[in-house]
Amino acid sequence: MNILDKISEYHGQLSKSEKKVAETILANPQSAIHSSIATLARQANVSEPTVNRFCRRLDTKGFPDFKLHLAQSLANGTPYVSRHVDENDGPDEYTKKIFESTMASLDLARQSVDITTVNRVVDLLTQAQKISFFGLGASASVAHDALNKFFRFNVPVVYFDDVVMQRMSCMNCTEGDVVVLISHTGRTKPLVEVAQIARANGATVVGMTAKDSPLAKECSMILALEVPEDTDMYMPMSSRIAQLVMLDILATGFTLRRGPRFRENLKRVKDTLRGSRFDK
Amino acid sequence: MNILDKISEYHGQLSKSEKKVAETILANPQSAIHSSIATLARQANVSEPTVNRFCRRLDTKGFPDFKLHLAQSLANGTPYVSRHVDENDGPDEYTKKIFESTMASLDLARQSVDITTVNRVVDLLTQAQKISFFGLGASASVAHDALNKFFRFNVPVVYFDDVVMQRMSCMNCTEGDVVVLISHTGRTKPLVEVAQIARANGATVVGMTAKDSPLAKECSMILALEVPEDTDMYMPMSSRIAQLVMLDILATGFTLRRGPRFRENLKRVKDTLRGSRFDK
DNA sequence: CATTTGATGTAATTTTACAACATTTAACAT
DNA sequence: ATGTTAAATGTTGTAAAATTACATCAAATG
Repeated sequence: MNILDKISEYHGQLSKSEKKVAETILANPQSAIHSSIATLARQANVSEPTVNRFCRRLDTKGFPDFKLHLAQSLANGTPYVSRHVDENDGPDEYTKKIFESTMASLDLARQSVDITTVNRVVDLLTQAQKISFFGLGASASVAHDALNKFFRFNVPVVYFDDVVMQRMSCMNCTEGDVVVLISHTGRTKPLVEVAQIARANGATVVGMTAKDSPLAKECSMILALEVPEDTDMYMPMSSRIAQLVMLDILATGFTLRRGPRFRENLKRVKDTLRGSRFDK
Repeated sequence: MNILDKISEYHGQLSKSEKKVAETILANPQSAIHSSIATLARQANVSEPTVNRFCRRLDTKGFPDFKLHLAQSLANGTPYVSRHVDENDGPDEYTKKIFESTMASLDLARQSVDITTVNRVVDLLTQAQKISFFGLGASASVAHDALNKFFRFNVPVVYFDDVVMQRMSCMNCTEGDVVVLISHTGRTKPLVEVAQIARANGATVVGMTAKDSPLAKECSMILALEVPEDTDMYMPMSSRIAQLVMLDILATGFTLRRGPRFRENLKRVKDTLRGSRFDK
């Protein structure tokens, strides 16, 4: 596990001086791995044992062990850390931070994905008579994107961002229909009701949402994505990106399942655009 | 650079005892990083200074520094690489690949971002009388998402995914209005026309698109994102994600520029949702 | 065969990390 | 407010670890 993330995660449990150590390390992790416990303590304005205690609190054997972990986190492969945007960050800083935390979130999401479920959902989708994508608020644009992907597959696809339309659409569901509901929290009341209606009419309901949420309980199947939401900004950010990547995966699985001839089809769909485009 | 490779590479230049050290480390690198110079020397049947000399020969500062390098080489050394999905990939493989290429694309995009432009666009947006987000096809859902972010800011925001509406909306533009046009290729004819109309009516047109594209030529300002599109799938995938992250950045810049009191506002917007949600 | 050069080990030195203890700070009840 | 307790932090000292300086040895060269 990435130590830098761990530092952020444990931040609440750290004491005042330990936080100073955390800040110093996060400010320049690269220099931290080349420092001795003494120099680091001096930089953070704390005593050496404090640094040591800090290391232990993060479940490492001591300072040298901590440096090893830190070095590994900094090595190629997991350089992306979720760092929160700060009040005084300039454009260069918040740009960097947002990119990096998005990548870090994707990394986490990747680890939390249950492949078996992905496979089963792809199965479902390929056999569906009709596929519906519904979401509300920020998740509406995710559903919108899903529409954009799946309509190319020559399957009946439905998308609404209007609850009333969603409910009506679900009333007309029949066995063989798949309804995909998107909601990060899974606590949006109207969407939970939509799930109930869809299931009552025989549709299979796939929830792209948090597990153990009210919405999850109403779904036939759950595609859970574990993403720490950036609540600082009061806006959904990373969660949405992870959902979109998940849709990419489902769409990819779909096309692979359909075989090479089907992909020829996709090419034709894309080629059709050419008429409305400037040449390269 | 990978130290393990370096050990093999330098093997010829090592002395007899140093080779013993090399063998011992290569035999079990994982244990080596947790050993002291003494234990390692004992295992290799050499003296401690020999181990130290061995470390120096590999251009490290000494034994601790060497351990750091070794640890980094051992940390899952697969940086995110854009690997294309293959015909015969199973769910686990394509899931992994899609996540990783998305992350790789974001990494590229991050490097290609021009901070100065970001800053200027944020400037523009904070001073705008009205902000419009337009896109077509896959980019429509990106614009949709932008609406979802910016309407929270208590600024007039407009979004349409219908060309006719977009054109009409642009006819009503005045000085001080900002129109953000989203298109990965920048070669969608109708959108280029929208740009022309908007500019003719005094709006500032920001293009989130490829530079040197027909659309870019009609824009007042370009937010270029370099993302290699995954053409295998005949679907926009990574490009769209990068655009969304860019919107997150703009939105974040916007809120930071507005100061802390403004962020209180955002909190209130979010709190309003509570009524339509199940409790936690 | 003497001499030099490089490799290796031994012993001393320095640096580093950590444990044990002392002091301060904060939190709480009285 | 005041004393009591527990947590946090710092101070001191020590053991371990790494590194240096130096001595010894082996091989190479003239």
